[in-house]
Parts: sequence; C-alpha cells; structure tokens
Amino acid sequence: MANTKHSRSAKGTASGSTRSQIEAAAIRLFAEKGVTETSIRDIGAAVDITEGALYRHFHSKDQLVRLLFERHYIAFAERLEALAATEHTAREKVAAMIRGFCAAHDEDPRLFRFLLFVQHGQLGKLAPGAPTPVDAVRAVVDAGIAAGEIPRQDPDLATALVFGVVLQPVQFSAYGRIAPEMTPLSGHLEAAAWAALTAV
Amino acid sequence: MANTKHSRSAKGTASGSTRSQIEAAAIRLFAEKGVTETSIRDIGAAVDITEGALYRHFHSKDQLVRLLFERHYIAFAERLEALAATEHTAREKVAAMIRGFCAAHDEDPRLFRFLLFVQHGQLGKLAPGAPTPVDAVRAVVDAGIAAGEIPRQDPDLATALVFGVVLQPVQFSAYGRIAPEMTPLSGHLEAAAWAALTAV
Amino acid sequence: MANTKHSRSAKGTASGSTRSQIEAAAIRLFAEKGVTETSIRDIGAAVDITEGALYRHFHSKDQLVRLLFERHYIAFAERLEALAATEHTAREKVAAMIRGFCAAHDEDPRLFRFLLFVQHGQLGKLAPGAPTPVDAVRAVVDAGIAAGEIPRQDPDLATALVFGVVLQPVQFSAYGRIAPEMTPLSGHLEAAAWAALTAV
Amino acid sequence: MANTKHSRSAKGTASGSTRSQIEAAAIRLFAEKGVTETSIRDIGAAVDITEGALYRHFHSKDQLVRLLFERHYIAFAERLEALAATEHTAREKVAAMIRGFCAAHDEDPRLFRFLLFVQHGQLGKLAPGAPTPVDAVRAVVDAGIAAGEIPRQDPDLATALVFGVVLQPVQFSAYGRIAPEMTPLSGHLEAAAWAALTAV
DNA sequence: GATGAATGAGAATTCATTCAT
DNA sequence: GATGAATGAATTCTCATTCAT
Repeated sequence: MANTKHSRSAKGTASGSTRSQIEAAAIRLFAEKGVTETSIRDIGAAVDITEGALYRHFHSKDQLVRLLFERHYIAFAERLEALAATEHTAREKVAAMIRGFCAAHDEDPRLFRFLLFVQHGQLGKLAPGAPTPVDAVRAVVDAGIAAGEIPRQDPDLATALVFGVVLQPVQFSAYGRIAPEMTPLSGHLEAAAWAALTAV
Repeated sequence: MANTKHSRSAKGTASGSTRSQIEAAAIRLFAEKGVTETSIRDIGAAVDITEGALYRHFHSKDQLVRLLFERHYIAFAERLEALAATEHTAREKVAAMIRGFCAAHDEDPRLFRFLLFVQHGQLGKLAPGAPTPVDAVRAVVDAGIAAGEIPRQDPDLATALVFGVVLQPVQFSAYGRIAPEMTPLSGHLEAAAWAALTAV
Repeated sequence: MANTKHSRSAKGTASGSTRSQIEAAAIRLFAEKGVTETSIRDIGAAVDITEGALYRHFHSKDQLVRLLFERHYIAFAERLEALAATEHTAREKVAAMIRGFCAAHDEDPRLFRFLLFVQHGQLGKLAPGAPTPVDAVRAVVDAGIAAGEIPRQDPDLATALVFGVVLQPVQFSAYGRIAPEMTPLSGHLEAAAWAALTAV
Repeated sequence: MANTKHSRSAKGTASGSTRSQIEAAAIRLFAEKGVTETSIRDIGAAVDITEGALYRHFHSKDQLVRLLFERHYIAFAERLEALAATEHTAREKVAAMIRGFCAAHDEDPRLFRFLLFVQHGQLGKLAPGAPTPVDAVRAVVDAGIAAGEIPRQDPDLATALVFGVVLQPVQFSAYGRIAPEMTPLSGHLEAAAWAALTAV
C-alpha cells in the first residue's frame, strides 16, 4: 500500500486527480513552450506518469488541446458576458470586462496566455454558436454604438482596440517589461480603452 | 516541353535567385503555420528544390530563422526611428510611426506577422545593442513624457498601449474579422493610440 | 506459424532481454564494420526492432558506444590486474596477463576486437582514474624493472612490446592468416613477450 | 589573371599540382579522422577547392582511397624487400626491415598510419599477386627458418610478432605515450623482434 | 489505471555524386 | 580545370500512438 516505484508526490503536488494534474501541466507547458514544442512525454514527465498512461485520459494530443481550449475559452467568454451584464452603461460594461481580463490573467497567467496567445489553431474548430471573448466584447461595443454612447465606427475594429489595450500589456508583462500583475493596471487600462473607443 | 528535372517554374514564381525565393517562402510559411510547424521540406517544396539543396544556402533551419528575423526586425526598427525623426511633436511622431506600422504591414503582411507575432522566441537572441521597434516607440514616449506632451506614466505600459492599438487590428485582419489592409485605418489608429496615451 | 508483427525470433536468437541482444549485436557489428559504418538501423535490424525502439534502451548511439566500451574495457583491465596479482615474479605476471588476453579473445573475439582495435576514439573519454589494460601491463613492467627482473628501459615502450606481441597475432587471426584461437598460442606468446622485454 | 576569388595559397602550401595536394590532404585526413569520417568536402576544403572539382581528379571517393592505399602500400612493400635484399643473414634482414619501418614512419607518420592502421577495407581488394609488407617480412622469416637461423615455428605467427613489435610502439607514439620518432628506437626494436622470433 | 516496449512516420542534417555554366 | 547548385539516399533522433502485461 505504500508508495510504489514512482512516488507521485515528487513533482506533482499530489493535488487533485491525475486527470486534473495532467490538464494543469499541459496548460502550463503549452503556455511556456507552445503546443507543438510540448510532447506528450513532457506532459507525462511533469505529472510523473508514462506516455501510455496519458492515453487512458485523452484520446489524442489534439483532443487534449481542443478540450482545454474550448472549455476555458468558453468559460472565459461567459465570465466576460456575466460581468458586462452587471453594468448598465457601455462605459461601465467595458470597464467591468477589462477588470475581468485582468483578474483572469492574475488568477492563472499561464491559462490566460494559453487561451489568448498560443498558436493552437483551435479557434477555427470551435462550435459555430459557441460564445467567445471577442463576441462578448463586440456585443457591448455594438450596443454602445447603437445607444450613442460610443461613436459610430467599425465595431470589429473597435473590439480590436479594446483587446489590444489589454492584451499587449500582458505580452509585455510576460517578457518582463512591466510588472507581472495586471489588476493594479486595470484603472489605467479602462481609461485607455475607453479613450481609444471614443477617439474617432 | 514538359517539366525537366531542373525546371524551377512549376511552383516557384521563377523570380529572383533561389536564395531569395527560399527566404520569401520561409517567411510565408513561418507566418502561416509557425516555425516549428514548417519543415525544411515544406520550404524546399515551395521553391521546388530538395531539402538537401537548402543547406547550400543556409547552415541550418535555426540560422535561416534567425537571419530572417534579425535582418527584417532591425530594418523595421530603423524605419520607425527614421519616421519619428521626421516629425517634431510627440503626437506627430507617434502618428508617423503608426503610419509606418500600417505601411509595413500592407507591403508584406506575412513578413509583418512573422516579425511581430511568430518569432518572439528570437527576441532574446538579438545582439544586445540592436534597435527594436519597441525601443523606437519607447524613445518617442520617453521624450513625449519629458516634454510634457504625454502625461506622466509608466513608459513601458504606454508603449504597450501603442503596440496594442496597432497590432491587435492586424490580428483581427489575419482572422478575417476586418479588412486586410491597415493603411486605410491609420488615421483612426493614430487617434486611438494618442487617446490611449493621454487618457491617464 | 508465420512471423507475426512482434515476433522476435526471426533474426535475433531470442535469447536474453532486448537490451542485451542490442548490446551483443552492436558489439558484433562495431567489430565487423566499425562504429561509423554501423547504423542504428543496422543494429535494430539485427535484433528485429525498428530504429526508434532502440532509443527506449539507449539515449543515443554515442551513449551506446561509450557504455559498451567503458564497461568492458574497465572489466578487462580489472581482470588483467587480478591475474597479475595471482603471481609473484614479473615473468609469471606477464605470462598470466598474456594468458588473460588470449582467453578474453577466445571467449568473445568480437568484443575483444571492439575494445582493442575499433574504439581508440573512446579512450580519451574514459574517467581519468579508470583502470585500463595498458595501465595494468605497465604496472607490472614498472615493478619488474624496479625489482631488477626486467632490464632498465622505457616502461611505456616495454608495455608496447607486450601489447604488440599479443595484439598483432589477433589481427592476423582476424584476417585469416593464422588460426582463430589465441589460447593455443599463449605459451609461445608468453615466451616471445618475455624475450622482447629482456632483449635490451 | 591574378588570384581569383579563392586564393590557393591560404591553406595549401601551393606546392605541387592540385592533384598531389589533394592526395596529401586526403592521406592526412584519413589518418587523422578515418576514411568514413572524412568527407569529400573536407578534402576539398583542405586544398581550397570545391567538392565538384575533386571529381575532375578522381572518379569517386572509393577510387581515391584505393589508389592511395595501393600505390603506397605496394611501394612500401617493395622498399622492405629491397632493404632485405641488402643483407645476407636473416637477423640482418629483419633488422634492416625494422629500420625501414621506422624510417618510413618518421618520413611521413600520417601515410604510415593510413597504410597500416586505418580501417579502409582495401586490403581485400589488392591485386592477388601484388607484394605486401606482410609478404616481405614473411619471406625473410621463411628463409630464416629454412636456413636454420630462426627456430622452426608457424611463419605467419612469427611474422605477426615482428609486426607487433614495430607497430604497437607506433600506436603508442600516436597517442603520445612515447616519443613521436621511431628511428631512435630502431636498435631496441631490432633486438626485441629478434628475441621474440627466437624465443620458442 | 499504469507501465514500458514497440511502431512508423517524419524531422533536421550530411554526403557522395552529377552537371550546367 | 573549377564552381556552385542540385539530387537522392542515408543517418541520427523525436514523437504520437498502440498494446500486451
């Protein structure tokens, strides 16, 4: 009953099921090295199981990537939608979403970067109707323009501006050019995003 | 009349030296699929030569990547510096640089994406003193803050805002969410960037 | 009855673990063709596994070579030392070692040739303090000179003479110029070696 | 008409025809690294010509190896025969040949090692009647036994003893274990070889 | 659930050789 | 005679995946 051959507690923090350990390790490695650069073996090693054992939990590497991406991407989209629903003006909705971006980043920077930067070619594979963070922001922009709170402009471009204002600082923080936490910047980013949106 | 062994005209556009064809194909493929996802064989096939022949022109895949990145990255940085030098106020300098970003993108969108999105891994390998686009923008921001034209703020974060405003629309255009050309948007982006910079 | 995918009995003698079969095949091929001339694929084919499977057992070709060389080279050196320790006079020690050379050769001529002829390139990679056959013989020569049993001379040259007397016949046997077994010659070689050592 | 692009004087000592430079470089590289480990390109680089140009002088790498080996191997055999012919007793003949080995080594150690150590698999390809150094020594041994100067024994083994006494010190010198020159040792080696031959 | 050996398809790279210029 | 680009096969090594135990 004691530890067999490979103690599990060496690397993994022994927390959670093997499956969730695998998912956490995969996200971390995907974010750090990229999907292609991470091998099934790398993931197994991080959780102290062999490659073969991984296939007990996932059909393929591709399925693992898709699964992780979809689940968290959609969850993040819904989180943004919920945050926007809390507020009433476009300005407040945008601000709430930006705070949501910052919070999500600070809670799990690796997951955040996996979802928003890592080239996984999974975007095109999302179910057609699934909500995305881009949709969430765009819906707020659309409504804001319709309500006259935001000047008339290409809503997709406006959405890009909001994303740019929030995502580029994340990149800079990943490269160590600015501090690692986004939340302290959220006030500044809210103002910058709103200014960009209304600068036409 | 048919293709003979050495005819190069099948796929390659028969334009330029083999070497420059290789470089163009490599940039295109790197931008489209990523560096790791592009094999030497892929590049060779795009130029209609065998893998081995590539090594007549480049010592290794790594050298090819580094070469392409460094050459164009530094050239782009210098181009931005030169554009900024044309103007006198911070606002005009920022505007000129944004126009430069848009023009560079429209001239060769694949190269632009290779430099700005795909190859972050190469950033650390640049010669220490080499100028970068980030430096170019930051220098303008620094001067603008010193001159009181831009409100006092973290210059790195300010630089990130400018990059975000211009880079995220490029991402959206690559995904087909907005029109492929950046230049028509440059006026809008100039205004948005300046608004973001002065929103504190 | 026919070969199934995983049957190992076709070429390999089905004896021992895959790992030891690989080692045996590698030594045989290295001795017959040389290390560079033996490909990983050759070794795999001799054991009826694919190239990739070899890497489950060895990290690299280089590691395989080094491993085989070190293990057996040091073991042979220790064997010679032990044989010398059995005897009391220099003459008897030399004779015992030469018998050891002959016995080792006859037990596994391929291993013997791999160690003594093929892998000189590995000599420099041995751990600094590791015992070698050369050291073993030289120690006996040193002691013999010190004890006055062997005439004063360059001990390294004297060591070379012993090696030459025993190794060159091995070469000749490999080329079919003399009989394949060394043991029947050991008496003759003992006398010749001692004569060479004392001929100054 | 002056030096074009690649000056020839950089590495090659500009001595002799291109062809003889190639041969010298090939022998050197073969002796230093081995035949398989030396590429056509290596040889070309050593003489400052391109790979293609080499094929103007030799049909193939194999032919180059064969050519170099045969020519010098036979020449060395004839040299040994001539030396033996100078003397009248077996003892003097053996001594003269050993002096010949030492002289040949010291004149061109690389050539010597290429002929006598490097794995080139060329021995079997020699024309059947061609004289070899082994034949030269064996002939002297045969005659010596017939004349009663050397005790009755296997002449091939006796030949091996002579080779061993002279070749092993060359190996040791190549590894830096003894001084690089053989000629100073020839007296010692003569005595050792004769002692080994007559030790039965 | 997990192990560990194995497969088979690439990947990057090297190399002998050829050939148009 | 020489260049330099090209071929095509071979080499070492990696990797996603499978499967008997």
